Formats: sequence, structure tokens, C-alpha cells
Amino acid sequence: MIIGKIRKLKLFKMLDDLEIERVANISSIKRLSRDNILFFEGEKPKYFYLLLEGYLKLYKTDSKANEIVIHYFTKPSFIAEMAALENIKFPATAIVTSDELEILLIEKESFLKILKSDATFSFHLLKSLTMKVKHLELLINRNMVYDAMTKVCSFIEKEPLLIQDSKKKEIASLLNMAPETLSRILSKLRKLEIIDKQNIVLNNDKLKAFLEV
Amino acid sequence: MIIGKIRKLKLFKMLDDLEIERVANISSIKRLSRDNILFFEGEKPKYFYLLLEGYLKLYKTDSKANEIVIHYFTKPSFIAEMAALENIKFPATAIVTSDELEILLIEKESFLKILKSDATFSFHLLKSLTMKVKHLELLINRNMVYDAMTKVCSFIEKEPLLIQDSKKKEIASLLNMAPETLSRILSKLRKLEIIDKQNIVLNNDKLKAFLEV
DNA sequence: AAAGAATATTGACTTAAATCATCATTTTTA
DNA sequence: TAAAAATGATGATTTAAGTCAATATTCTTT
Repeated sequence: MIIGKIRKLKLFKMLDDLEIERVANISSIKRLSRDNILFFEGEKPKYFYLLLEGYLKLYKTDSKANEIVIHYFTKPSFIAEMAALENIKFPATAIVTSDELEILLIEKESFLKILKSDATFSFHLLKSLTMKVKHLELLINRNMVYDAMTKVCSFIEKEPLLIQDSKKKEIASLLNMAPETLSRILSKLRKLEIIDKQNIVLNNDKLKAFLEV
Repeated sequence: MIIGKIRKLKLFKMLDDLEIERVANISSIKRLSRDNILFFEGEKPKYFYLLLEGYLKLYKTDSKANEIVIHYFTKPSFIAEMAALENIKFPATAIVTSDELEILLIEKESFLKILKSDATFSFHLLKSLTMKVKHLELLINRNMVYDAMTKVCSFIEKEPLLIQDSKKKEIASLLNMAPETLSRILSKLRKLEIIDKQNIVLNNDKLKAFLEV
């Protein structure tokens, strides 16, 4: 049931039963399997999209047909709400990267009406947007301010488990660098005895030294 | 008078007299002259900042001490509202780039209370944030997706007057590229007869051809 | 456990843009 | 208006990261 799924969302935890019903009435659920496209860069949004289950990758393509990853979505989260709010084209393409994906489609115009009239609602969406801005700030840091070494060190610091368990290929794509570059940097960090063979941090101070500009 | 200045702002045009008074009561005005720092990257925000008059540049510094311009603010606009909303550190440093700057300081906690209780208020701040997100999207495009040629063509298309009148040095800084690179690209565009000696666009179709990925 | 596929590493080379250096042109100041 | 300073253009060189290619290692699937 849609109502049950909405009720479980932290994002909507401040809503009372009546408000949840209002949202449920203008929502539907869509399911997609791996490698399906939820929307393409350049399309106009028809809904507000709220990820419920699964993984979603947002990416752009540059002039050399390289994929540039903008965001990996996992936790329940609004997707591209900016496009829906402003009625502009999606800035990137969204592809399913888990076996199953479940997404809540909220009818755009009706939801906008609710937003305009309900302070807690729009305040909450505001919070969601600030998270997006924060994420974009990190993205800008990682890709404009940091060099490859700093990118990797920042990733190791933020995601010590991912760097051990995930495929290097995927991490490289996440950091928008060639897998070869990641491999070279990890082996350099191993030589410097900052990480071990399992990419576990050995010397946190040395690691952090790379993060100070 | 603060009330007069607030009343003039499009950003607050939906407010009635009482609401304007509420904002004015928790606000003060600060004036700064050229090259003064409004806030440093890493500081915690004490206020919501609303630019009233003048120019403000937001920038970061990379590992090679290069300045990376994140934003030039000119029109009345919230500055770094994300930091204030989330109570996190400023992501960049803000420096005055006009002779005079006038900025409205809005007391943070009180303004947050208004936001939480007033739907039109927070809906409007939401709009302001979506503008920021849009700007960051452009920044990401310009710096991660575009190569130098595309950056310049996109700038010429968006800011045909600036490319004629501003110093090349400043445009290069805005585009986060070396002035030499900008100079080389402009002379290439001149050879291709896409722009003339005054950097006025001669052939819009050819220009746009560089913007299609 | 062996074969095959996918992933990771390493070296050689390429590339786009930055840097450095020099000279030309424009703007500012005295 | 001449001198000085700032800006702009152009060539040579450097650099960080990407690409290409070969090999090594790990993971999958019989």
C-alpha cells in the first residue's frame, strides 16, 4: 500500500494521517529493473520522484562520450526535485543500478499546491534541497578543487568500507577518474604505508595531511 | 531604513507589512568596501546574508593556491543560505569586488522560526535554493563536462556583453581557466569567423555547434 | 579444479590545459 | 604626451591525468 510506504519515510515523518493521505492520493508506485532508464537528460519532469528502494545513478556524458557520475542515490530521497520545482529539463540521466528499483511518483502540480500551502512540508523539501546543495558542493570540491590524490584520500576518509569492499572500477567511476589512475594512487598510498593491502587505513594523520589544502 | 530596503526586494514581494516588519526586526545592515572579506571558508555562519548592493565573489583555493571561482553575486540574492540553514561551515570565501557592498544580516535562529511557520516564506527560500542548485549544475557542466572550447562558447552565448566589455583576465578567472587558454580559444574562434575582433558573435549556428555534445 | 570472464596492475604514450617566457598592445598615471 | 603599469597574445615546455596495450590476479561457472 502506498500509504504504508509513505508513512515509513523519515522524510515525511512530520505529516499526520490526513496529510499522508493527501500525498498518497496524488502518488503512484513504479518499479524498474537493472539498467532501465528512469529519465533522460533533457526530458521535462512529469512528477516528483521519490526513491523508495534500490540504487539509482545520475550521470552526464561529456564531449568524449565519457560518463560523468553526478550522484548515486540509495537512501529514500527526492530525485531531481529541482527540475520538477522549476519545470526545467532534467540535468542528467537516471539509470537503475540495482536489480530492483521502486520509486514513488508524485503528481507534480498537486504536490506544488500542497508545498505552497504547508510550511512544514516546504520546510522539509527545503532541507532535502540543502542536502543536494551540500552534495553538489562536495562534487565540486572533488572535481574542481581536488587533484586525483586528494580525491582518493577524501573518499577513503569518508567511505572506509566502500574502498575495501567495492570494485575499484566502480569507485573510479564514482570519483570520475580512470581506473588506472585510482590503481596507481592506491599503490602509492600503500608504499607510503598510509593504507594496507586491504585498503584499510594505517596512518590517519598522514591521510589527513593530503586533505589539508 | 531597513523596512524600505526589504520592501523593495522581489524576493520578499509576497510579504505583507506585518511580515516585513518581522524580518526587519531581526535584521541589520552591513557595509563593506572593495577587497574586504565578508566571511572565510570554514567559518560558521552567524546570519542569513542577503546581498542588497554591490558585487561579491565566492571562491575556493586549491592545492596549488589557485583561486577557483564558485559564484559571482550581483543581483539581490541570498548568499550561502545553505550553510545557515544547515548550520555548517561556509564552503567558500566571500570577497567584495565592487567599491561598495551593502548586505542585510538576518538573525539566524529567529529567521529559521519564521521559515518553519510560514509556508510562503519557506516556499520562496526554496525557490532561491533551486536557483543555487541550477547555478551549481551550470558550474558542474562548465568545469567537469565541458572542455575549454565549450566553456568559452557557452559563456559567449550566455554573456555576449561581458565577453566584449570585461577584462579577459576576469573572464578567464570566472571560467576557471588560464588567461592564455582563453586568449588562444578566442583567437581560434576569430579564425573560424565565429566572432569578430570585438568578440561579437558573427555566426550563431557555428557557435551553437560547439555546445551540442 | 580447470577454463573463462571480469577486474586490477603496470608501463609506454598521448593529450588538454597550465605554466613560463617574451613580446605587443592598451590603459593609467604623472 | 611620455613613461610606467597592466593586460593580452603567442611560442615553448611541463604536468596531471587519460588512453592504450600487455600482463597479472581474482571471481565465476561449469
